[in-house]
Amino acid sequence: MKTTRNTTAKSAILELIKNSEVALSHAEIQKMNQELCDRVTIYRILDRLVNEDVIHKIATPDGTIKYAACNHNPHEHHQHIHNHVHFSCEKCHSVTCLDAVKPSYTIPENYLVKEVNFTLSGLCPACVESISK
Amino acid sequence: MKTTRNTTAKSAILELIKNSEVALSHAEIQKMNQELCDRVTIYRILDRLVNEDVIHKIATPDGTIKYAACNHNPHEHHQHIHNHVHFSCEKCHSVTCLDAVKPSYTIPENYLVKEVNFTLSGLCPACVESISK
DNA sequence: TTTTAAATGCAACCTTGTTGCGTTTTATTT
DNA sequence: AAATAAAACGCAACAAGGTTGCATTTAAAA
Ligand SMILES: [Zn+2]
Ligand SMILES: [Zn+2]
Ligand SMILES: [Zn+2]
Ligand SMILES: [Zn+2]
Repeated sequence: MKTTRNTTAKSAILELIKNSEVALSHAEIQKMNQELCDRVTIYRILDRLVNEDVIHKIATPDGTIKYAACNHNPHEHHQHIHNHVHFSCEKCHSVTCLDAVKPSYTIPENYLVKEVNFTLSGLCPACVESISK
Repeated sequence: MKTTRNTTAKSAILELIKNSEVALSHAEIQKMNQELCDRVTIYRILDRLVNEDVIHKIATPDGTIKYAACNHNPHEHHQHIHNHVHFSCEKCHSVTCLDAVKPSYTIPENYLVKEVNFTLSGLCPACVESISK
Protein backbone atom coordinates (compact mmCIF):
# COMPACT_ATOMS: atom_id res chain seq x y z
CA MET A 1 0.00 0.00 0.00
CA LYS A 2 1.00 3.54 -0.72
CA THR A 3 2.58 5.43 2.13
CA THR A 4 1.99 9.07 2.83
CA ARG A 5 4.50 11.61 4.09
CA ASN A 6 4.40 14.74 6.18
CA THR A 7 5.78 17.83 4.52
CA THR A 8 5.96 21.44 5.62
CA ALA A 9 3.27 22.47 3.17
CA LYS A 10 0.96 19.68 4.26
CA SER A 11 1.38 20.50 7.95
CA ALA A 12 0.88 24.22 7.35
CA ILE A 13 -2.33 23.67 5.39
CA LEU A 14 -3.68 21.27 7.97
CA GLU A 15 -3.00 23.83 10.71
CA LEU A 16 -4.82 26.52 8.72
CA ILE A 17 -7.87 24.30 8.41
CA LYS A 18 -7.77 23.14 12.02
CA ASN A 19 -7.46 26.67 13.36
CA SER A 20 -10.25 28.04 11.23
CA GLU A 21 -13.74 28.52 12.65
CA VAL A 22 -15.21 28.07 9.19
CA ALA A 23 -14.55 25.68 6.32
CA LEU A 24 -11.97 26.90 3.78
CA SER A 25 -11.95 26.73 -0.01
CA HIS A 26 -8.90 26.07 -2.16
CA ALA A 27 -8.87 29.73 -3.18
CA GLU A 28 -8.95 30.91 0.43
CA ILE A 29 -6.13 28.60 1.44
CA GLN A 30 -4.10 29.82 -1.50
CA LYS A 31 -4.53 33.46 -0.47
CA MET A 32 -3.57 32.71 3.15
CA ASN A 33 -0.48 30.92 1.90
CA GLN A 34 0.87 33.01 -0.94
CA GLU A 35 4.50 31.85 -0.79
CA LEU A 36 4.29 28.43 0.77
CA CYS A 37 3.67 26.22 -2.23
CA ASP A 38 2.20 25.94 -5.69
CA ARG A 39 -1.51 26.03 -6.55
CA VAL A 40 -1.38 22.46 -7.81
CA THR A 41 0.31 21.26 -4.64
CA ILE A 42 -2.57 22.65 -2.58
CA TYR A 43 -5.01 20.55 -4.62
CA ARG A 44 -2.89 17.46 -4.08
CA ILE A 45 -2.46 18.06 -0.36
CA LEU A 46 -6.19 18.57 0.11
CA ASP A 47 -6.88 15.29 -1.71
CA ARG A 48 -4.39 13.48 0.52
CA LEU A 49 -5.82 14.93 3.73
CA VAL A 50 -9.32 13.87 2.65
CA ASN A 51 -8.12 10.34 1.87
CA GLU A 52 -6.37 10.16 5.24
CA ASP A 53 -9.69 11.20 6.78
CA VAL A 54 -8.16 14.15 8.58
CA ILE A 55 -10.32 16.72 6.83
CA HIS A 56 -13.62 16.44 5.00
CA LYS A 57 -15.02 17.98 1.86
CA ILE A 58 -18.23 20.03 1.81
CA ALA A 59 -20.12 21.12 -1.29
CA THR A 60 -22.09 24.31 -0.72
CA PRO A 61 -25.48 24.80 -2.42
CA ASP A 62 -23.79 26.79 -5.19
CA GLY A 63 -21.22 24.07 -5.88
CA THR A 64 -18.24 25.62 -4.12
CA ILE A 65 -16.02 23.07 -2.40
CA LYS A 66 -14.81 23.78 1.14
CA TYR A 67 -12.74 21.80 3.61
CA ALA A 68 -13.04 21.42 7.38
CA ALA A 69 -11.13 19.44 9.98
CA CYS A 70 -12.68 16.19 11.16
CA ASN A 71 -13.31 15.79 14.84
CA HIS A 72 -14.18 12.15 15.03
CA ASN A 73 -15.54 10.45 18.01
CA PRO A 74 -12.60 8.10 18.64
CA HIS A 75 -14.98 5.16 18.99
CA GLU A 76 -16.41 5.58 15.54
CA HIS A 77 -13.24 6.70 13.86
CA HIS A 78 -13.13 3.61 11.69
CA GLN A 79 -16.52 4.45 10.20
CA HIS A 80 -15.21 7.30 8.11
CA ILE A 81 -18.70 8.74 7.97
CA HIS A 82 -19.46 12.42 8.32
CA ASN A 83 -23.11 12.68 9.06
CA HIS A 84 -23.24 16.02 10.78
CA VAL A 85 -25.01 19.04 9.38
CA HIS A 86 -23.37 22.05 7.73
CA PHE A 87 -24.55 25.61 7.58
CA SER A 88 -23.88 27.80 4.58
CA CYS A 89 -24.44 31.56 4.94
CA GLU A 90 -25.89 33.14 1.82
CA LYS A 91 -24.55 36.57 2.80
CA CYS A 92 -20.95 36.08 3.96
CA HIS A 93 -20.59 32.63 2.34
CA SER A 94 -19.16 31.09 5.46
CA VAL A 95 -19.61 27.35 5.95
CA THR A 96 -19.65 25.83 9.43
CA CYS A 97 -19.94 22.31 10.84
CA LEU A 98 -22.94 22.07 13.15
CA ASP A 99 -21.93 19.08 15.23
CA ALA A 100 -24.84 19.57 17.58
CA VAL A 101 -27.58 19.21 14.97
CA LYS A 102 -28.55 15.58 14.46
CA PRO A 103 -30.42 14.98 11.22
CA SER A 104 -32.74 12.06 10.67
CA TYR A 105 -34.37 10.62 7.59
CA THR A 106 -36.13 7.53 6.36
CA ILE A 107 -33.86 5.22 4.40
CA PRO A 108 -35.03 5.07 0.80
CA GLU A 109 -35.83 1.58 -0.43
CA ASN A 110 -33.37 -0.19 -2.74
CA TYR A 111 -30.77 2.52 -2.28
CA LEU A 112 -27.52 1.86 -0.44
CA VAL A 113 -26.76 4.95 1.64
CA LYS A 114 -23.09 5.47 2.45
CA GLU A 115 -22.82 9.18 3.16
CA VAL A 116 -25.03 11.93 4.47
CA ASN A 117 -24.60 15.42 3.12
CA PHE A 118 -26.97 17.78 4.84
CA THR A 119 -26.58 21.53 4.45
CA LEU A 120 -28.82 24.23 5.87
CA SER A 121 -28.53 27.67 4.38
CA GLY A 122 -29.67 31.16 5.28
CA LEU A 123 -28.00 33.64 7.60
CA CYS A 124 -25.26 32.84 10.11
CA PRO A 125 -25.41 34.42 13.61
CA ALA A 126 -23.02 37.24 12.65
CA CYS A 127 -25.07 38.17 9.59
CA VAL A 128 -28.39 37.92 11.43
CA GLU A 129 -26.93 40.34 13.97
CA SER A 130 -25.59 42.79 11.39
CA ILE A 131 -28.89 42.93 9.53
CA SER A 132 -31.12 43.44 12.56
CA LYS A 133 -29.55 46.78 13.42
CA MET B 1 -41.22 43.87 -13.64
CA LYS B 2 -39.21 42.03 -16.23
CA THR B 3 -41.21 39.76 -18.48
CA THR B 4 -40.03 36.39 -19.65
CA ARG B 5 -40.60 34.79 -23.05
CA ASN B 6 -40.99 31.30 -24.37
CA THR B 7 -38.56 30.30 -27.07
CA THR B 8 -37.98 27.03 -28.87
CA ALA B 9 -34.70 26.43 -27.05
CA LYS B 10 -36.26 27.12 -23.66
CA SER B 11 -39.17 24.77 -24.32
CA ALA B 12 -36.88 22.04 -25.63
CA ILE B 13 -34.60 22.23 -22.58
CA LEU B 14 -37.53 22.21 -20.19
CA GLU B 15 -38.91 19.11 -21.91
CA LEU B 16 -35.54 17.37 -21.61
CA ILE B 17 -35.46 18.03 -17.88
CA LYS B 18 -39.10 17.12 -17.32
CA ASN B 19 -38.78 13.85 -19.22
CA SER B 20 -35.58 12.81 -17.45
CA GLU B 21 -35.68 10.36 -14.56
CA VAL B 22 -32.52 11.92 -13.15
CA ALA B 23 -31.30 15.46 -12.70
CA LEU B 24 -29.25 16.83 -15.61
CA SER B 25 -26.09 18.93 -15.66
CA HIS B 26 -25.35 21.72 -18.11
CA ALA B 27 -22.85 19.44 -19.87
CA GLU B 28 -25.41 16.65 -20.26
CA ILE B 29 -28.03 19.00 -21.64
CA GLN B 30 -25.50 20.35 -24.08
CA LYS B 31 -24.67 16.86 -25.38
CA MET B 32 -28.34 15.95 -25.76
CA ASN B 33 -28.88 19.15 -27.69
CA GLN B 34 -25.86 19.54 -29.93
CA GLU B 35 -27.46 21.74 -32.61
CA LEU B 36 -30.27 23.48 -30.78
CA CYS B 37 -28.52 26.47 -29.31
CA ASP B 38 -25.31 27.91 -27.98
CA ARG B 39 -23.58 26.85 -24.76
CA VAL B 40 -24.10 30.30 -23.24
CA THR B 41 -27.79 30.24 -24.09
CA ILE B 42 -28.18 27.00 -22.13
CA TYR B 43 -26.72 28.71 -19.05
CA ARG B 44 -29.10 31.63 -19.47
CA ILE B 45 -32.14 29.42 -20.01
CA LEU B 46 -31.32 27.34 -16.93
CA ASP B 47 -31.03 30.52 -14.85
CA ARG B 48 -34.38 31.72 -16.13
CA LEU B 49 -36.11 28.41 -15.45
CA VAL B 50 -34.73 28.42 -11.90
CA ASN B 51 -35.96 31.99 -11.33
CA GLU B 52 -39.38 31.08 -12.67
CA ASP B 53 -39.36 28.23 -10.18
CA VAL B 54 -40.01 25.63 -12.86
CA ILE B 55 -36.80 23.71 -12.20
CA HIS B 56 -34.47 23.58 -9.22
CA LYS B 57 -30.72 23.47 -8.80
CA ILE B 58 -28.93 20.68 -6.94
CA ALA B 59 -25.28 20.67 -5.87
CA THR B 60 -23.91 17.14 -5.66
CA PRO B 61 -21.34 16.23 -2.98
CA ASP B 62 -18.54 16.74 -5.49
CA GLY B 63 -19.76 20.22 -6.44
CA THR B 64 -21.39 19.40 -9.77
CA ILE B 65 -24.57 21.37 -10.42
CA LYS B 66 -27.61 19.48 -11.72
CA TYR B 67 -31.15 20.54 -12.54
CA ALA B 68 -34.46 18.77 -11.99
CA ALA B 69 -38.08 19.68 -12.67
CA CYS B 70 -40.10 20.97 -9.75
CA ASN B 71 -43.28 19.17 -8.89
CA HIS B 72 -44.82 21.54 -6.44
CA ASN B 73 -47.80 20.77 -4.38
CA PRO B 74 -50.10 23.42 -5.86
CA HIS B 75 -51.11 24.53 -2.36
CA GLU B 76 -47.57 25.37 -1.37
CA HIS B 77 -46.44 26.66 -4.73
CA HIS B 78 -45.94 30.13 -3.39
CA GLN B 79 -43.39 28.93 -0.85
CA HIS B 80 -40.68 28.37 -3.45
CA ILE B 81 -38.91 26.07 -1.05
CA HIS B 82 -37.43 22.76 -2.07
CA ASN B 83 -36.92 20.78 1.05
CA HIS B 84 -36.99 17.27 -0.31
CA VAL B 85 -34.03 14.91 -0.25
CA HIS B 86 -31.75 14.07 -3.18
CA PHE B 87 -29.77 10.93 -3.82
CA SER B 88 -26.41 11.06 -5.55
CA CYS B 89 -24.92 7.77 -6.83
CA GLU B 90 -21.16 7.58 -6.39
CA LYS B 91 -20.85 5.02 -9.18
CA CYS B 92 -23.01 6.24 -12.08
CA HIS B 93 -23.23 9.83 -10.76
CA SER B 94 -26.97 9.98 -11.22
CA VAL B 95 -28.92 12.39 -9.05
CA THR B 96 -32.56 11.77 -8.19
CA CYS B 97 -35.23 13.62 -6.22
CA LEU B 98 -36.51 11.44 -3.37
CA ASP B 99 -39.86 13.04 -2.72
CA ALA B 100 -40.87 10.27 -0.35
CA VAL B 101 -38.03 10.78 2.15
CA LYS B 102 -38.92 13.31 4.83
CA PRO B 103 -35.87 14.71 6.60
CA SER B 104 -35.94 16.27 10.02
CA TYR B 105 -33.42 18.22 12.03
CA THR B 106 -33.17 20.49 15.03
CA ILE B 107 -32.95 24.17 14.20
CA PRO B 108 -29.57 25.53 15.26
CA GLU B 109 -29.70 28.44 17.65
CA ASN B 110 -29.02 31.96 16.39
CA TYR B 111 -29.00 30.81 12.79
CA LEU B 112 -31.74 31.86 10.37
CA VAL B 113 -32.53 28.86 8.19
CA LYS B 114 -34.02 29.66 4.79
CA GLU B 115 -33.22 26.62 2.65
CA VAL B 116 -32.61 22.94 3.16
CA ASN B 117 -30.23 21.00 0.98
CA PHE B 118 -30.14 17.35 1.95
CA THR B 119 -28.31 14.83 -0.21
CA LEU B 120 -27.75 11.17 0.53
CA SER B 121 -25.04 9.41 -1.41
CA GLY B 122 -24.02 5.82 -2.03
CA LEU B 123 -25.35 3.41 -4.63
CA CYS B 124 -28.56 3.84 -6.59
CA PRO B 125 -30.84 0.81 -7.12
CA ALA B 126 -29.41 0.08 -10.58
CA CYS B 127 -25.82 0.13 -9.31
CA VAL B 128 -26.63 -1.97 -6.22
CA GLU B 129 -28.14 -4.52 -8.60
CA SER B 130 -25.20 -4.51 -11.01
CA ILE B 131 -22.67 -4.97 -8.22
CA SER B 132 -24.44 -7.82 -6.43
CA LYS B 133 -24.11 -10.17 -9.37
C1' DT C 1 24.87 7.85 4.20
C1' DT C 2 22.50 5.78 0.53
C1' DT C 3 18.34 4.75 -1.61
C1' DT C 4 13.67 4.99 -3.35
C1' DA C 5 9.28 6.38 -3.82
C1' DA C 6 6.40 10.32 -2.40
C1' DA C 7 5.87 15.07 -3.02
C1' DT C 8 6.69 19.32 -5.53
C1' DG C 9 7.01 23.06 -9.26
C1' DC C 10 6.00 24.32 -13.58
C1' DA C 11 3.95 24.42 -18.00
C1' DA C 12 0.24 23.16 -20.55
C1' DC C 13 -4.29 21.97 -20.91
C1' DC C 14 -9.39 21.24 -20.13
C1' DT C 15 -13.87 22.30 -18.13
C1' DT C 16 -17.07 25.36 -16.30
C1' DG C 17 -19.13 29.62 -16.00
C1' DT C 18 -19.37 34.86 -17.10
C1' DT C 19 -19.56 39.31 -19.77
C1' DG C 20 -20.20 42.60 -23.61
C1' DC C 21 -22.16 43.63 -27.79
C1' DG C 22 -24.36 43.53 -32.18
C1' DT C 23 -28.21 40.80 -34.21
C1' DT C 24 -32.45 38.15 -34.14
C1' DT C 25 -36.88 36.98 -32.36
C1' DT C 26 -41.02 37.32 -29.49
C1' DA C 27 -45.09 39.37 -28.42
C1' DT C 28 -47.50 43.67 -27.71
C1' DT C 29 -49.37 47.81 -29.78
C1' DT C 30 -50.85 50.42 -33.59
C1' DA D 1 -50.62 43.23 -41.01
C1' DA D 2 -46.89 46.38 -39.91
C1' DA D 3 -44.28 48.78 -36.50
C1' DT D 4 -42.12 48.75 -32.07
C1' DA D 5 -39.58 47.62 -27.81
C1' DA D 6 -37.42 44.62 -25.12
C1' DA D 7 -36.14 39.85 -24.36
C1' DA D 8 -33.34 36.29 -26.07
C1' DC D 9 -29.60 34.85 -28.89
C1' DG D 10 -24.79 33.81 -31.01
C1' DC D 11 -20.21 34.70 -30.83
C1' DA D 12 -15.88 36.03 -29.13
C1' DA D 13 -13.26 36.85 -25.32
C1' DC D 14 -12.28 36.18 -20.73
C1' DA D 15 -11.71 34.30 -15.83
C1' DA D 16 -11.78 30.81 -12.42
C1' DG D 17 -11.35 26.14 -11.07
C1' DG D 18 -9.29 21.90 -11.66
C1' DT D 19 -6.20 18.15 -14.03
C1' DT D 20 -2.06 15.89 -16.18
C1' DG D 21 2.81 14.84 -17.46
C1' DC D 22 7.36 15.18 -16.39
C1' DA D 23 11.73 16.50 -14.49
C1' DT D 24 13.46 17.75 -9.84
C1' DT D 25 13.44 17.78 -4.89
C1' DT D 26 12.71 15.77 -0.41
C1' DA D 27 11.13 12.59 3.45
C1' DA D 28 12.08 8.68 5.76
C1' DA D 29 13.44 3.86 5.73
C1' DA D 30 17.42 0.84 5.17
ZN1 LIG E 1 -22.85 35.15 7.37
ZN1 LIG F 1 -18.27 19.23 8.75
ZN1 LIG G 1 -25.83 4.44 -9.88
ZN1 LIG H 1 -35.21 17.71 -6.30
